[in-house]
Amino acid sequence: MMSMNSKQPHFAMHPTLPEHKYPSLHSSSEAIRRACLPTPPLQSNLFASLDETLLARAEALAAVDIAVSQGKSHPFKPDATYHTMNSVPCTSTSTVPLAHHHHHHHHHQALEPGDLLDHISSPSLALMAGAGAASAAAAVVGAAGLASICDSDTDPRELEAFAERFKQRRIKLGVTQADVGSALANLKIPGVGSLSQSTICRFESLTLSHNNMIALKPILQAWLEEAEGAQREKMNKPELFNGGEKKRKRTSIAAPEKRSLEAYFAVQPRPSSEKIAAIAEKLDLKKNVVRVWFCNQRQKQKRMKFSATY
DNA sequence: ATGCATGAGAC
DNA sequence: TCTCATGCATA
Repeated sequence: MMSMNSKQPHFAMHPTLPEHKYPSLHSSSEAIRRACLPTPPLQSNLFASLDETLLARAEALAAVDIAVSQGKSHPFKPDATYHTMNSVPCTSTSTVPLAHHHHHHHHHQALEPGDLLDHISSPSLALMAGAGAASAAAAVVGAAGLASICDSDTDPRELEAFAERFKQRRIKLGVTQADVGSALANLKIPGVGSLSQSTICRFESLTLSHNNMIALKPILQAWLEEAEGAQREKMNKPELFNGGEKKRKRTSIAAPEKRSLEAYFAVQPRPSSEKIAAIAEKLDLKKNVVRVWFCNQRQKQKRMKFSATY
């Protein structure tokens, strides 16, 4: 009632105006930028004691980094956090992810058995090996459950192909991303509400985590089939009743600050709270803004398009 | 299409 | 506190 605007109607979110524009041409310009990412120049621990010297160093690095042209090495793959995470039977529609507000958000993020390949032929073995004896029981359960592990569902290739088909068919239906998002609620799939234009867009452009892609695929596929089956339907017209909800304001970090942040990130992707505070002060940004920036940056690294080691 | 933000759940 | 899935706001 003072700080955050936490509102979120129980549901009934309206599509924010359909925009019929699909610039499928330059949609990857930004992507390319990210692809040529931060080649960590120095991985040493000079970040141990963050002082002005270091900060200055990082900033200098930023300048150098961009000056040298961003086409040096190639993005490293910090971790492959996926493949076989839920180990759901191929036929079953993986664990429904959605339900944005409360309730089951039963996804777990810590599943890094420690592999470096996108997907190996024997996921179960990898899981066991990485998990260790501690989760032997779990492994057993897992083994039973993944008796029918279908790699085709987690195959990046397959996801990419589906995403593309999806987009094309969606456009053919004359439906916008926002339309799809709101239409999902009409599917009445337990636990599945509507999604935003952003999410649909990210699905189509593979700018979601691998796990997220896998979770969304069956849902979007269901919608697609439904929509094509009844290619006469329309969308819903949610009433927008909004009294005095506080509008969220998006902070805009200026280019110079952003460059500095990128430099820091290259040196230390996970700065401590203290370091974040120091950086924030240095750049004259709110500490929380800096913290969130780092979080988002880490997330980006994990998006399908650039994290998968095809 | 994408940047910054929120919030639930894991640790 | 972090990760992850998502979304509002905006370029």
